[in-house]
Amino acid sequence: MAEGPTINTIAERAGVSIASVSRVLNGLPTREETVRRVLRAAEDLGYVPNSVARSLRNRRTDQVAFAMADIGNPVYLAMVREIQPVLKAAGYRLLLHSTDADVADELDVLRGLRERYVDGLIMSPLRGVTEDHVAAIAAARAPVVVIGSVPEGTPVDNVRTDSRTGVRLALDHLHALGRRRIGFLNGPLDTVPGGARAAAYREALDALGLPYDGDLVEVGDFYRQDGARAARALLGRAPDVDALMCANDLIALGALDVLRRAGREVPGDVAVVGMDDTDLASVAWPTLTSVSLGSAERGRAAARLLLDRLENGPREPRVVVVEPSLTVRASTTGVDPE
Amino acid sequence: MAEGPTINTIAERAGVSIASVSRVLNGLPTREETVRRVLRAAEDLGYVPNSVARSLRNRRTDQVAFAMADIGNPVYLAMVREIQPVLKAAGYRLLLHSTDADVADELDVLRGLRERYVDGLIMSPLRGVTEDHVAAIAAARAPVVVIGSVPEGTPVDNVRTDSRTGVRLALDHLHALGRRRIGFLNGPLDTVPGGARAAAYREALDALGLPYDGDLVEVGDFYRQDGARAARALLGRAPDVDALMCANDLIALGALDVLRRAGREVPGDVAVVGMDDTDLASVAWPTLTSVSLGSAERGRAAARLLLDRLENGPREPRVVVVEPSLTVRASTTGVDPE
DNA sequence: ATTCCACCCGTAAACGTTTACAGGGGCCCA
DNA sequence: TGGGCCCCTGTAAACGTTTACGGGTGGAAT
Repeated sequence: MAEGPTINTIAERAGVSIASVSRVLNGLPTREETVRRVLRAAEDLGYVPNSVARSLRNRRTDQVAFAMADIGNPVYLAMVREIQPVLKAAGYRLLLHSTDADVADELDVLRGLRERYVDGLIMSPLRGVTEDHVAAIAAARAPVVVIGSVPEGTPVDNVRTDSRTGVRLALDHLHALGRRRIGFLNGPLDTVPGGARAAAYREALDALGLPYDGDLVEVGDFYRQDGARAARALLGRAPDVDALMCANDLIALGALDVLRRAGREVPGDVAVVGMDDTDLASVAWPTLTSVSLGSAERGRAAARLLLDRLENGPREPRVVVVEPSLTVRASTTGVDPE
Repeated sequence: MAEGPTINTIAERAGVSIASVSRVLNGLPTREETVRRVLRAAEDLGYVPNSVARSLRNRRTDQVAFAMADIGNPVYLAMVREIQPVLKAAGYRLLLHSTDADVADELDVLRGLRERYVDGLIMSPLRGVTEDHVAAIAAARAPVVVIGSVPEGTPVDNVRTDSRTGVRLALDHLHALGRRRIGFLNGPLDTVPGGARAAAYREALDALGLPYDGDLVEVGDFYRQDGARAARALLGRAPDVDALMCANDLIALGALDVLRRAGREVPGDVAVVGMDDTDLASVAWPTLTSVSLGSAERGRAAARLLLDRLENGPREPRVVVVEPSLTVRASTTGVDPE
């Protein structure tokens, strides 16, 4: 692999200094004749500036990273899909980190910021922002935006949703449909979504005047087979359940599988509600009523916050809250929206 | 933002030269005492090496890019999911480019290689490798792996599948089930998959002794609503169709929607086969028989080829062919595999 | 006591840019 | 003709590393 041309090569060929070359290439005022000579030489040589050298000098890489738990999860996918074009339009490249929901990995990513290979980071820590996170963010010297909740007062841009309201919307909907034995298939309690949704479920029951029944609650991981497992367990323990609230769409899909095999009609016997309103919800059968937590919107908001910090420098941390909404489909009403 | 410590800071504090600092940090043989002093100072200062400076000096960035048409497509998602861990394990970061199936954008990415912000590239050009691509790859001076077919003799590592055989598998299956009026919902003909699958369809019909009937073929884009549109058109023109071969799973999902609304039983009246065997296939209802083109495997193979080139230097271009297989589900047999 | 070698370590150059600073040339005006 | 100013351009330093090269020190061998 022969070496490519540098500004030195151009300077030689054009018979000018490297300073002039740089000036021309950056559009700084220069004599017409010099401009022509330099551009000509650059063209002839097929010159492309070395981005690493430029980064070193300019102290910016024009790269931004997004760290998520798992690219396989459609929620993160929706975020990436929104983040990418926003950053691209602003001239940034996107780096992807999949942390496998591993806290140590997340911290590695944060510490990695100090290597300065990116100008900023968007991250979505599944198990919450610990003191270690906060310390690492402070030490990072690069803007960070967190998607998900952060402890009160943490000095970091933050995009969150209100899953409490989200669960509430779902339970109100089920209650209005006459359901009274509403089960809950949750994810791990030590994750932020899991914890929040557990609390929200109890609250919503309270508000509706329904009793809390431990038999109606099952905890597993956030994947489809976990949902299936949880649904089986719950059905065995509480056969009279008439609705299932699921902590995400994947869990709901697993539950649908189990209900189908068990010969329970959906929504006739058991209504099912998912959460995140991913693409899968409209593919499932029956199509899945799901609480939308605005993943796409959260992604876009995060990207915007980060860009703002990158372009306008430090400022007070900001919080953006995205309101949840309920997308009603056949798994609760039996009717598919057009 | 105060400046972080550099090897100069450490050298000063430890009372040694920057050369010694570098040697210690890179584990080159050094006197015990010096090692201790340097490590102590580095620790105290919370030193982290600047990756940009290191890249400039070492002429490598430890970054690799993956350029795909659209992150929204589950096929690419499956690839990313495989590529990421392989690269990560080898110490590379992953950059993502979504080119929106835009050839100009793809060429930009290739040309971008000359800026040297990555050490290598995996790309999956939707509309095929043109002469411009070949030229850009040659000029790139960085290893490139192409997923998808390339013109004979193009000097580039290449991972492909045999969609011809894939289509053949599907049509054989449908034929064995007694279907004789097999429609085809294809993607754009100017894309590589679209073109290849069109040819494969005719070939497979020939092999089965079935006549080719233009009324049974519809072309649209690769998304769900395109599949729906195409299915509607085809059903209108050829109501006696008894099977639908779809050029990918998204198209198949659209077709399923239309069939359901039209009151056609699947597979009773019309059997449906998708292609790519994405996660969606097992979520759909009825679950979708689909030709697996080994997306995950292709991703992994591409990552391995690239790593090999990165670590062992230039060599003859290699081609890896991934064999397709058929995953049979309810949309053709009416029976769900366990 | 001299020579040689081994071992450490420091100096300086290099990677490819950008940019502060100053020098040189031309022009205008006095 | 000389002074001042402006415009253009070149020199050199800086960004933070890695590494070739050579110098210095100390001990062993002669």
